[in-house]
Amino acid sequence: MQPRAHVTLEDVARAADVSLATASRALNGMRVTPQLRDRVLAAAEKLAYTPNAHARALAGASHRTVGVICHDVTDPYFAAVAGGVMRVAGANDLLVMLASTFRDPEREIAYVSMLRAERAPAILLIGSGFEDARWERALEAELKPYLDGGGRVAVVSRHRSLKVDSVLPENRAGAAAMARALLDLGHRRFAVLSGPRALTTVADRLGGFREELAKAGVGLDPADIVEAPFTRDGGYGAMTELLARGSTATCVFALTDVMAIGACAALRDQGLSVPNDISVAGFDDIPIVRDLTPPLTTVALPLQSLGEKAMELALTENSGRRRRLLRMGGEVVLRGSTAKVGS
Amino acid sequence: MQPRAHVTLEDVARAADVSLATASRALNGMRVTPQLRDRVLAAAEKLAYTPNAHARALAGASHRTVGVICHDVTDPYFAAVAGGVMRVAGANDLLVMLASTFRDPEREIAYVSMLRAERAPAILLIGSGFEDARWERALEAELKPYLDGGGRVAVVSRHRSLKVDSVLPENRAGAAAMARALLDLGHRRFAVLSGPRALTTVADRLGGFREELAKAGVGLDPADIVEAPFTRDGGYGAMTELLARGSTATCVFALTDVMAIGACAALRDQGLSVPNDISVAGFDDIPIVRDLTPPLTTVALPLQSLGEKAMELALTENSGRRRRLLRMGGEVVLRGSTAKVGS
DNA sequence: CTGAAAGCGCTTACAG
DNA sequence: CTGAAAGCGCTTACAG
Repeated sequence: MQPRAHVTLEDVARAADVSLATASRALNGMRVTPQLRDRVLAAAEKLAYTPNAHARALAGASHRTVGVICHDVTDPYFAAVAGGVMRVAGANDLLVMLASTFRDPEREIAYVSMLRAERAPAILLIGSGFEDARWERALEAELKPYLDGGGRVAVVSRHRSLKVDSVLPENRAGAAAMARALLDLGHRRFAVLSGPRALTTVADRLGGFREELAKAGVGLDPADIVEAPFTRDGGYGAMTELLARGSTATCVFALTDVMAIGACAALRDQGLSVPNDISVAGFDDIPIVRDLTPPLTTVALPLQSLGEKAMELALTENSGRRRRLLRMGGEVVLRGSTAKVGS
Repeated sequence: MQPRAHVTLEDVARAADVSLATASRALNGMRVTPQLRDRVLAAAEKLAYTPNAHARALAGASHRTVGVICHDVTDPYFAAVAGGVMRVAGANDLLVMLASTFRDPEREIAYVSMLRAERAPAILLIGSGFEDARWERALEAELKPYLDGGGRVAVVSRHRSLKVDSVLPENRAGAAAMARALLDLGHRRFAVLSGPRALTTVADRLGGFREELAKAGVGLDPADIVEAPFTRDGGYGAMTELLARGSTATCVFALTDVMAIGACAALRDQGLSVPNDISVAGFDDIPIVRDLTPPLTTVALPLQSLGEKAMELALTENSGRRRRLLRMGGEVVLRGSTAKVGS
């Protein structure tokens, strides 16, 4: 049996013995004599008719599919933010096209281009921008015509030069608060497990942390900063490297919880105890860290809200000319992975 | 500044001083005199032209956006499977529309309908079906015309009556293998933290486990089976309930790792030690369970492959008439959360 | 309220 | 190889 062609509005109109226009109106809930309306609805039902979204979009009806681009759905941080996005999207009867760039900048540009072709009414960029001028220009070149065409864009996390509505986790302040909290515990010698320097998030968190330490007269030895991918395995490798370097830090600050989880695994594998031998702190407060042993000290970000707010920004008309910035604070949560020095 | 209309192929053709047809061909890599081709490409570049995907789809070109419906992106199980789907999709230049039903059957149907309207060339259903005749009929009513129209459908996990290509984790055999492994450790009194009975996955895992125990002459007291949502908090609540009932089980089998994580948290909060006071086992082997303390004994499923295979099934022509079934085995991995009885 | 018709932006036979 | 034209399946002024 060869696949039949799709049932079209015309089939429905014919079956109901009305014009195309009337069928369209009846299906879209516009004013139509009840009798005709019933005939149309019955015919549509019987034929299992589904309107062709492309024809609809082409003909000018608004398209209900928004685009979301994140680095990696598999990462609990992005999963949580995406969850927030989808909650709001679902509540607004919107379908979400979710793309994973797997942290490839080229692919990010390609996805924006595809979403633009899809005429998505909104595009959300979830995740830190890259501090790379070439990439920024290419991204802007895609986004500019999209915005000019009436597209809406919102981002979560800082993008240096993008003039779009943004939800900004307070990375800098959060990292500074964490520095203070750790200093209060008596630590004076720190190590940092960092992600790729090109990410704005890395610059902000590392900068905020370092600066606050400096205020207390505590320096950060370059040898105590290890750069690795923003993944569990990246954290594992970085921690292993740090130990190999013979670091004397009493406390390790991982720039994300996911890296902290890897770091803890590495310490365990080396027979070291957290927090007795060394304290570990993370950033984000992804759901799982509460259930680790010991539970992780971290900077808690309202992850789901980040996504919800971004979707709301994109959905809501920006009356003013200027971009809207929504700062979302983080809060230090001290848990079992960090201990007082000397206790 | 009012949003200008989108740049269209016609604009490009005019700028390049060629016909619409030639512009279209040049952009699509069909044979065109190099000179004309260059003019078209240059014009497109200058105007930041992006083809309208809707017009393209309407005009008959194939649409490169596939649909994926899962229960909850936020759940590490689905995140891992979705990751596999996206990897294959990305490699094939496909965009993924990912929808989260948040476990609402109604919403699942609604999403299939939307994806059908989008004329997605393929729809993937990730996650267990519901054993609910009304729901099954409604889903089939959506899927049938889609399939007849040439749509491709693949599912991960068992759907009772859906005649579509399927990737089937061997839930039954995996649970049976787990039962054997736990019996081998000397356990004779078990409890099960179960998800909603209406899910086929629950029926299979619980059935396989119970049956294997029965072969060894070990029964499962109904009071030792607690049903709760398939979430971390569901597992926490179920474990708490089990303790309140005064269960004497020496080993708890949670039907998913996510529930097992909640169970471990509940035990910890009650001051009980895993595995000294009680053993805990899960199912799925989501990435995080390796990093728990103690690491979780579980049935390891190749989560990413599940997604990859499903996407591949949907992408690859089904030459035969019949549905293809791809069974993917699970393997018991004994870790620290289970102990020998009496040791 | 209803219908005939134009138009959305492409692709693709069909001629040339 | 190139171009004029039809057609994809809708929506929406425009008449009536």
